[in-house]
Amino acid sequence: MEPIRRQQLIQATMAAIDEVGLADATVARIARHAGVSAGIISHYFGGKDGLLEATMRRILSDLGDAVAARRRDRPDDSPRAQLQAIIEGNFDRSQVTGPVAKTWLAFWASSMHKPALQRLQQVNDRRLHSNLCAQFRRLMPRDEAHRAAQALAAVIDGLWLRGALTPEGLDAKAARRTALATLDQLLDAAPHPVH
Amino acid sequence: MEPIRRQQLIQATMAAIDEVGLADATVARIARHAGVSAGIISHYFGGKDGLLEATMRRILSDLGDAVAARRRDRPDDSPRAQLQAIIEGNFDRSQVTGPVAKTWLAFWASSMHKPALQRLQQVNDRRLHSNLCAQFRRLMPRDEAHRAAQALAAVIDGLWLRGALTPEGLDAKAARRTALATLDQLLDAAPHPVH
DNA sequence: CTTTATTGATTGAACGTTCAATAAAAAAAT
DNA sequence: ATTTTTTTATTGAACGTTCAATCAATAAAG
Repeated sequence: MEPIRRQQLIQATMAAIDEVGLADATVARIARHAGVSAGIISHYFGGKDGLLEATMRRILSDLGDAVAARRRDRPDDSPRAQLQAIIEGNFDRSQVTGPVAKTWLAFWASSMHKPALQRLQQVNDRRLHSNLCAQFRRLMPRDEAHRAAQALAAVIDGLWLRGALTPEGLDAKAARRTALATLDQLLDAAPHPVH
Repeated sequence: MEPIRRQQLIQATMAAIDEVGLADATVARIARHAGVSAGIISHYFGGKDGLLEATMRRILSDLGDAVAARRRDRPDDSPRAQLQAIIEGNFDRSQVTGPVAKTWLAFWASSMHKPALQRLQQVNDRRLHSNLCAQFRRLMPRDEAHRAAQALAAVIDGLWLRGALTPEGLDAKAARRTALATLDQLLDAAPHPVH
């Protein structure tokens, strides 16, 4: 029963946040979305905070899985191919859907003042940056790779942010194209591989 | 008295949001920051929502002023110079400071479900995009200019987002450098001016 | 004296958590 | 196989807390 309820409640949390925002996502509303009683939340997650943390953990975990899968399925091990896989993983279908994107941004804002969420966010942030950096590092000096990784990460997050905010939701195809174009420019700007 | 109190309360709102986040920025706390009673807020802003809207309006207005000032002070009217001015205006000192950046992100997340804030945010968004687009348009075809503007806007917002979240606050100098480098790449990629 | 500015206690609504009661399921005993 | 016992799962009303808004009372200014 436990894994079923946890999954139901995490999904219901995203649905509620998508519907009315984090501020108005009360335990009563979340429970109603899941078709259960409000008391269940404290029973399985120890309280509302526990449920919110579990929900953010799930989103970041799914995002990491999407990136890892794209990289694994790509036989080409070249830096450009791997960077493309990372970008495409970040704009994976399941991640840019309305509820997930909105919940993600809500947590991001919330993590500014909640240490538990801030830790999760920083771990995810560092993982993305080191993934990008490692690939750029194969093509350019350290400082340059660092800057390229920062620029690409900013583009990815910026597109997510704007996508979460537009009423129509993120245009995944256009976002992917923009991010890939930025990648190409970053690579063309430093065409001197480090042997 | 009125303009003084309004200014005090708007500043106090940013201070409170910087301190404990939007969720815990109660009217009592904001009033305490301003050194006045809680009842004053309803008197001058009609309620808490009015104060929050006025605060967001102030942030966006200050941002617009910073950009306009940078463009005005720049004698060079070339596209590149104007785009640089827009970028530098977006990373103006008064805007990237802790309280302002955190409040800005908090409102951005909140605007997903509050129509009043969403309108403000969209107006600001469209202004940035059309400013960028108009300059790129002088150097490349329409579609290409549109895409370049989207990419640069994503970088700017992404840098803001990441800056608001890092505990140390945004490194304005590094952010400006990253955005300007992206601009240079966008311009170099399309070196065929439309006469 | 009149108007404006300000206070702060009060009010009613909304929220998260708790917990005793109940239902369902599983295990044990007959 | 049936009944009894034990454990687990779930409910929803009650409780205490917190908050925004109100408004009569007071102070200051014109």
